Amino acid sequence: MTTARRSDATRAAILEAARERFAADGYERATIRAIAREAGIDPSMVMRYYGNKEGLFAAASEIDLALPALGALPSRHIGAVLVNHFLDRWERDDVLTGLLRVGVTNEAGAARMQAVFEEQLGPVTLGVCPRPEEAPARAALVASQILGMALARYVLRLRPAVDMDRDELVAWLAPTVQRYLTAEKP
Amino acid sequence: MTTARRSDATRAAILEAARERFAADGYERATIRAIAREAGIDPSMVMRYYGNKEGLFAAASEIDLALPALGALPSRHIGAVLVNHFLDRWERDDVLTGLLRVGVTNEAGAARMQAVFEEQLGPVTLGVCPRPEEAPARAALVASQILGMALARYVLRLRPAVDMDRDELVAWLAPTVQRYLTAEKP
DNA sequence: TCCGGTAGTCAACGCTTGTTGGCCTACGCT
DNA sequence: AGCGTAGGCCAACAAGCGTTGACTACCGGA
Repeated sequence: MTTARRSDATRAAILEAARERFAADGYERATIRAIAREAGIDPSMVMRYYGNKEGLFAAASEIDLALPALGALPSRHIGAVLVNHFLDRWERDDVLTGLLRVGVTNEAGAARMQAVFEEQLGPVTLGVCPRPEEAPARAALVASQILGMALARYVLRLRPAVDMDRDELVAWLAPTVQRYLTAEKP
Repeated sequence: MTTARRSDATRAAILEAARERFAADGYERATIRAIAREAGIDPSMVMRYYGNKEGLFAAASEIDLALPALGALPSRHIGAVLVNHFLDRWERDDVLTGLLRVGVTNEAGAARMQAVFEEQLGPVTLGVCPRPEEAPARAALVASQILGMALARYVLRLRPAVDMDRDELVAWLAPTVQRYLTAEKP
């Protein structure tokens, strides 16, 4: 392993501040100056450690969805498990919100979001859906419902979506996801 | 009615260009200068006619979803009708895409999107769902699925979501929307 | 035919942005 | 103790932004 650098704390502070600003403001309005101010250092340090703004975003938007292996559990629960997992993941930190906010207006952000879902959600769906060639379409359907709810609840903050409690939300969404994954093609 | 002004053609050109740029770039990257260039006039004309950038966006994001009255048709078709209508509306022009792109990073855009769905989708759901007090939550659920698919298909351009054809898409989404509107609370 | 107001251009303003290079400081190894 | 170097700050840059005000051209009614 590489030896710990003296600057690791600063690098981490920058990354944390960057995630916060990207999540709150999106790509353009999250300025390097604001990120540096929040991290308590000079803007030029950001450039030194991450090259440029794009590089900073690339580093700040690295994420592991840590999706569970669905094959092991009773197939009629996978909808609920998946929805719960995503809601947890969305509320733990700002990374997914940032990814969504940036992906909508920034080419690189959209590409990153595409890659995350293809590489991490794709394999999971492949394991549980009836015909493997349908897996990508089913994954996209699941993504549409998950992303849509995240958009309504965490980004646009539509009142009823924010007010619904967790159980209610899962009770509504789980059957949808379940059907997208396991039902016969309609 | 107000008499036609000589400048109406210019005003319309500005609005058209603005919708295009907002839809393609979002709020910050859609510059007044670029909009003016696309409309073939000077940037200062935009200010003259719409006051400032916010005013321009307000004018460019006015939209009538023109949702059909669902009460009149057999209740088992309302899912399909609604999904089809939204897909049509999304593909006819850039306004909804612009609203979505701007709403994600801009406070005023988010408020506008909130208002559009509350005022136009709200009443429609009220007419078809079992208990009126559940209408807002059901409307939000429908919005989450519709917006999520629009996001995946028209904004993030996730491959499988783009490649699915219309009939397939409707076949998958219609039952979801149908259930959110008419099924008993789970 | 004159004349007022509308349509439009032009040049500039103040500000913020990403990014750069030079300079200082202080840690940690020998 | 001395010194190289990594960590950090400061000041400035060019470019682009929204916005403003002064100025010109021209159409239409009197």
